[in-house]
This record gives sequence, C-alpha cells and structure tokens, in this order.
Amino acid sequence: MSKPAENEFRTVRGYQLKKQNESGLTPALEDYLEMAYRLCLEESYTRVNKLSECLNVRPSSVSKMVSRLVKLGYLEYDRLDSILLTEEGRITGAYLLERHNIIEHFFALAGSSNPLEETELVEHMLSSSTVLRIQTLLKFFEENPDIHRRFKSFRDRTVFPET
Amino acid sequence: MSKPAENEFRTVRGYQLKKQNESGLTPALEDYLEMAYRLCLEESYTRVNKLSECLNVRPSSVSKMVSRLVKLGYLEYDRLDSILLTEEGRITGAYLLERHNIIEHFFALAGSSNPLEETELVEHMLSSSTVLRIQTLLKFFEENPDIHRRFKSFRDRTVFPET
DNA sequence: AATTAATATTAGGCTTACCTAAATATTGAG
DNA sequence: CTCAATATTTAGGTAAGCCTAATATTAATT
Repeated sequence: MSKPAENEFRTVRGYQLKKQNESGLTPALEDYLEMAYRLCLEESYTRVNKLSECLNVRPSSVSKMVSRLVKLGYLEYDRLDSILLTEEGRITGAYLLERHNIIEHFFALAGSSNPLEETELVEHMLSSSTVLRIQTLLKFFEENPDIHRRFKSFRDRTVFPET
Repeated sequence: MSKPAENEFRTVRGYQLKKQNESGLTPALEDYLEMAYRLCLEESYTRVNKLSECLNVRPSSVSKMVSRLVKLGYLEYDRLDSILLTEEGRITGAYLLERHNIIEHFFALAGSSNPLEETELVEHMLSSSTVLRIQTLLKFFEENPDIHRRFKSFRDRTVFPET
C-alpha cells in the first residue's frame, strides 16, 4: 500500500519545475532539434521551411525556435539560410533520435496501437538512465528470441487487440 | 480507402492538442483526482487543506481545481467543506491509481533510479490500452519467475548503476 | 539593375494550464 | 459572540509555444 503521507507528491507541474534541464532544451526544442538532426542526416543541412513542413508548424515558429537552438549552441547558420548542426547539436541530436527509437521500439514491443504518437508524448520526460534501462530490456528480448516469442504469445493471448 | 499516412510528425504540443481527452481531465486535474482518491480510501472524504499539503500547492489552487472536478462530475461537496468522490470519481480515481502503480512498477522493473518522479511525469500521456499492455508485460515476468530472474541478472550485468 | 518570387524574421498577441498572494467569507468551538 | 481555522474569490503572474501580419532579405528572371 503506497501511503501518500510522504510529502513528496507533487502535481505534474511541480515535477516539471523541479527537473531543470541542464541542456536547456524544452520538450518542443527537443522536437525541433531531433527533426533537424533527421533532416541533416539526409542532406547535411536544413531550412526553416523544411522544418516547418515536417513539424506542421508555421515558419515563424521555426524561426524563433531555431534561433533559440542557435543561442544554445546546437545549431548554426551557414549562409543565413541554411541551418547546420554544431558538434553539440550532432551529439545531442543523435541521442534524441536514439532515445526516440528506443521508446518507439518499446511501445511496439508492448503492442501499442500508436507507438509514434505515444513516443512523442513521453520521450521528453524520461531520464537518460531510464532510457538506457529500457534499451536493456529490449536487448534482453533481442538476445533471447525464445523468450521474446513466449512473451508475444502471452501478450496476444492476454490482450485483445482493438481496431 | 487507404489510411492517411499518419506518420506525420508534430511537436509535443501538436500531439497534445490532437489528443483531446474525453474525460475532460488535464494532467494536473488527474493528479488532484488521484490524490483525492488516495485520501478517500483512508477516510472516505477529504479536504482542501489536506490536498494542499499532500500535493504541495496552495489551498487556493486546490479550491479552484476541486471546483473544476466538481463541475466535471468527479467530486462533490458534503457539508460545504468535506470533499467526496462521486461514483464516476471512484471509478476514474481507481483507474488513475492503478495506472500509477503499473507504471511505477514498470519503472522499478526496468531499474529506474526514481520511479515515482518518472511515473508522475509520464502517466498522463499514456493511453489506457498501452497501460494495459505494460501491465501485461509485468504479468509476464510475474508468472515466469525464472525469466524474471534472468532478466534482472542481465540488466544488472548490462547497466552500471550511477551513484 | 529592376522586378518578382521565395524565404526568413520580427513584432505583437493569444491560449492553455497552472500557480500565487491577499482579501474576504464561512464555519464551528468555546 | 468571538476567535481561529478553513475555504473561496479576486486579481494577477508566468511559461511555453503557437499564430497572423507585416517586414526584410535573398535568389531568380527578365
């Protein structure tokens, strides 16, 4: 029985405030950087309009967010119109993408009906150490296909899939 | 009719807007209701000040949030100062608490260093079907202690706990 | 070079969801 | 009836992130 008597409960907001991000990245900034990273993997640079399309927001929003990412040292401008990753941006971007993939992979394993959406909502909240542990869980199933198979069958017997 | 390529990316906010909760509950409202439910388990009713203490917010905040929960039909006033759960409140509160426990349990399984905090941040984002599936994962380990043991050993071999 | 089209930025405002302090109101105990 | 505890209202503030509309910049075409 978990007793609420401990005074350590807070509302979501309370926890969010408690957790100050050393990276300076807010959830939305992480999304922008993650997307910039994806796009730079393909073309080595990206642009405001491209990001705008891919994230379904207006260019003006991108403009503002990109300039914040520049200030934070994750992005830089090339000729004033192409956006590049800095070294820090590459490192962090790679982490964000990996984190994304791990979590999406996890939701897929669990059998979520919309892994992408749930990932987008959740990824920003997890500490890197937890992400690592979730990855470990995935690795465990990967390295033990027999157990993986057993779990999948258990899962599908237990949960009735909708849709 | 082919499904719209729903692989469209959005920012967190985009997803949050997309997902309008039929229950009318925001993350913070869920926290208030969950706590009210916990407290009512112990004493059958609760109060503004009690909630205020337990959630580390000011009474005036509680007052406002409670009145929202009353409007939504989850709580009701008794003698103008004791707060009770409605039937709907009991059902939903029970769900919220169970969800909380499942997720916290999951983080504990994974080996998170702060399961409570991470749970509070994440719980509001997950669909009930995914919660169910995570529960299934837990059940799988519960019902297969051998596998559970194997995983724990694998986990502890793989992840070096920080101090 | 001048015009137009494409791009990007700025300015300013809006919304949501909280939270707070301070003033006021209510309740209930003695 | 009065004091203390409790609750509510009022009025205000913050933070993040988005938008529109106006402006500025760059690139492309003639």
